[in-house]
Amino acid sequence: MFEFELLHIDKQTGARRGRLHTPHGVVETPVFMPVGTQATVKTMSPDELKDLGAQIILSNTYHLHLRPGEDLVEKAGGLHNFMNWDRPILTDSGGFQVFSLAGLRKVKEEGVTFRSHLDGSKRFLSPETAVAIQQKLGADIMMQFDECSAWPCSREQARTAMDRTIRWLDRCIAAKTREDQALFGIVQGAFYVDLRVECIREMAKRDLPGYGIGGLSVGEPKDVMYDVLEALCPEMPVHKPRYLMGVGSPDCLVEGTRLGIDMFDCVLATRVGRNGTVFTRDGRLVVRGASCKEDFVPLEEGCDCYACRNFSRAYIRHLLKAGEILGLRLCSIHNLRFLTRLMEDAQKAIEEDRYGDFCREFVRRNGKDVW
RNA sequence: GGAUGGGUUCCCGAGUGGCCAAAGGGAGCAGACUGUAAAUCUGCCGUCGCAGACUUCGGUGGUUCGAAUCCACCCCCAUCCA
Repeated sequence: MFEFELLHIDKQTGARRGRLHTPHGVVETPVFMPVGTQATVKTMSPDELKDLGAQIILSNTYHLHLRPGEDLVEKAGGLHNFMNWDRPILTDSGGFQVFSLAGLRKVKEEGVTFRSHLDGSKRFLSPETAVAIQQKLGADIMMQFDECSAWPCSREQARTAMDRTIRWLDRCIAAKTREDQALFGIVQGAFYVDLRVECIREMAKRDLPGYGIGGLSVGEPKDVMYDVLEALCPEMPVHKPRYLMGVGSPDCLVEGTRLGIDMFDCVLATRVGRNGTVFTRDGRLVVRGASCKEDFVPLEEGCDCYACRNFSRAYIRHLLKAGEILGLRLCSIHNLRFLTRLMEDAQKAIEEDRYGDFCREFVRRNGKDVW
């Protein structure tokens, strides 16, 4: 029911081309997964997501637990039915929310107690509850409940979070009862390469269907993240998908793929889009800025997205300035299409053993560290 | 013609003798954003600039050590009455 095929490894770089089989269809990798935290990719309809080539989307345990509640989603026939998305879905466990909603939380071995950001009510999440919620949501892939450490972070803190994440992984495995969902572990260990390696070696013993890499892109310099990936990826099971969590700037996708990552997700494309900035092959473009005022060309020349096929920068800038929702939607569509197309192009380059050239060309046009 | 209320920095709008280059909002400009508490947040926003200096609150002229604030006249605007 759930299977990862490793189709090809790029001879120039070792980048991977794969295919993920799930109950709701196939996902070609490397892949970028749009984020739909609250059972919707903000401003996007499912049809629009399909049109731009989204293969799989993310949703979130913590947010759906608070509102509308997993029982309601279950009554609706699961998340797929509820939001009318018939392609694969991955749900994050809420571990990251425990990290990012750090205000008043208490992490203990049993689980995490913290206050709802919606009404301040006391809440509890644990490996068992996170799995129970995710089983009611019914995504194709669920993530283990993990403890994400910050940047910077002492070795002791990193060690504690990592060890606990492994113990929590075992409790997630034990709590899981549904056979049609895949459970991914999440490698932690902060920026200590040996801890990361130790973590994946331990987790690999569980022979999980896939592995997330958590705790990266939390404020550290990119080179630090790349160093971790460079050391970690060779240690990861070859025939299992590798999911770099929360990373999704164009340059990070290209570099992450080169280092051996198969899956990415990120809010950046949609958030930045809503805030008036778009990705282009030549770097970022602040559409909201004055430079686009009389620019009657598409966001990105040659892009095949709905926004670029139909509207000019000047028009979209006008929509953004006027506070019109369509402006946010068009920028989101473009950015999601940009990343999707970037990965489609990467897949092709890997298949043709020219991914190294692909990376060089990308850097030449974008610059190394534009995002 | 009379009465009353007003004219403030791009706009709206606070400010009634010094703490005022002048609250607040809007607009504008710039920056940020990476498992979404984000259609959000931050900065700039009279001129030149390092301190600081200079110009400004309808106009002109006064009072005062000191005026956007007080006085006189004038010019506009709004409402009401003839």
